[in-house]
Amino acid sequence: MKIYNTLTKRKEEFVPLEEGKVKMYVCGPTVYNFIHIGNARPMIVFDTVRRYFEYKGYEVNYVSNFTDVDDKIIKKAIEEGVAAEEISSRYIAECKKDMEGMNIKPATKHPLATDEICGMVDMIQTLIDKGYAYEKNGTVYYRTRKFEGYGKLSHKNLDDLQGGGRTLLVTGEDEKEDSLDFVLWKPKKEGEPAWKSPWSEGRPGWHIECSEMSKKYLGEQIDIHAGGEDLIFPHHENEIAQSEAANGKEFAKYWMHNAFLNIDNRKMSKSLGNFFTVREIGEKYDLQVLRFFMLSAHYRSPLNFSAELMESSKNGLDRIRKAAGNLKFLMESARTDEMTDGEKKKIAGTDVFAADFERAMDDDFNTADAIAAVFELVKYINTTADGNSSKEYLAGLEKRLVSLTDVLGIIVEKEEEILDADIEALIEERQQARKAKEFARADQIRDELLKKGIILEDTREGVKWRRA
RNA sequence: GGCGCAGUAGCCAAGUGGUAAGGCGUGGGUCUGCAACACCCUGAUUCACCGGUUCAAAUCCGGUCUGCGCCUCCA
Repeated sequence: MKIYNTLTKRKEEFVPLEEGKVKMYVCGPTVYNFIHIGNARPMIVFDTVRRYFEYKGYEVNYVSNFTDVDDKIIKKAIEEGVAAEEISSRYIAECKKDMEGMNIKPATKHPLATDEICGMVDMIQTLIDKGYAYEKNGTVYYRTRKFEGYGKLSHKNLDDLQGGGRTLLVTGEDEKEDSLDFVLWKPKKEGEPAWKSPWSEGRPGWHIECSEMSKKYLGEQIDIHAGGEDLIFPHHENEIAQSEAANGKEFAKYWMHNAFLNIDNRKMSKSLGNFFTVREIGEKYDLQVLRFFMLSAHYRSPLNFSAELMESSKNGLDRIRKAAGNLKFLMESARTDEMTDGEKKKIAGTDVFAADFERAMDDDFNTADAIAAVFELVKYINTTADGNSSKEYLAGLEKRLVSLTDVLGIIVEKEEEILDADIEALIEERQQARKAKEFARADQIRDELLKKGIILEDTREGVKWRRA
């Protein structure tokens, strides 16, 4: 299995630190509002990465944090006149609902930054003790130039960073030893949530949170650290500086970064007015469509979002679901004797699609290509399954399809649904009308049901229905 | 200014040295009472442009144009 590693800028064969196990950390959202569809991309992408590792038999320890102390949370809390904690816990709950809608598995552990302050304080102390950090007036800074590897992830050199010519001097900036130094601990301002520390009552800097949570739940060395590409610098660069200086060993072996989701080829932002929350999209579409859409391109390519593309994704996803629905429908009346020799051969013929799927996923999680393999399987299903197929054969096809779509987190099997008795009666009445060649009445019933969101399809094996 | 990414059919999107996957859409056909589903056919002599390397280039090299991102909180 090959993974593109931001650290080395090339695809590398994945070798786990521990046989059969994957330790992975994904930077989670800051919870000050509903998550937006840009937040959703890494969630979906790395959930799919996790699912593929599991499909391959790895045991995955997947940790993803919620940043629940931050300027934006505090600002929102002041606006609403409530405690910061109320804001963060509200949006964590909402985020989890959205994740469920997108079929994102809960992480093995979702740590909250505010639960881990003690560990962060310890880590900061270690950095001070080792000479990598210093305190000035209650603020603790990281001595960036002291860490030799600084810039190795973002491939920047320190002098370029310094020569940027922008106005760096915000409040307190002049007390830094060097303009590149970043904050590990800052004293509280009036009314802000704060924790005790040897330096001041205050709160941790953003970067130290992930270093600590990763260490606590996964250990000093992990296999994969992931997040959006915007986190490469400075967030992940700083995490490396902190963790490696404090722990004395390489932090993460593989660094994975997803590209951005754009709207009309522009970065999504509130000021441009092209900002969508997952919740808003969920009102218009099944969030499975959003998931399918996100996986239709490679995770390292920018992806453009538009209503038209969602429509296209919806139709594509429906094609897969209809194939699965058709198998279910055929199974209801299929003969129960064993597979014929021909069917056994045909089932074996689906191996190639699984192989193609795996080849695509093995190549740095090429979900676009993997989806192509799923479509090939769908065509195979549509051309080989019919009213003469044995139940065993149909079940075999279904199993194969589900095993692949599960990796993508796409749910193709609809729940067993029982129609209202009066709808059942209408369908039956329509059948009688058709038999009697009263087609006007039959079509009238079909239109009526369509208005209720039920689409009827007449097949040789009987009437099939599905929800629009 | 520094660093980096991208440009493949109407739209989306794989493919990164061996002669252009897949999906959506369009048009035609088969099936059907009709419709829907499904299936078959329909699509780039060509991969932004110009040069170069090679038996062979969408793929490698150089240049040009265009779009975008990071360098500052940001998925």
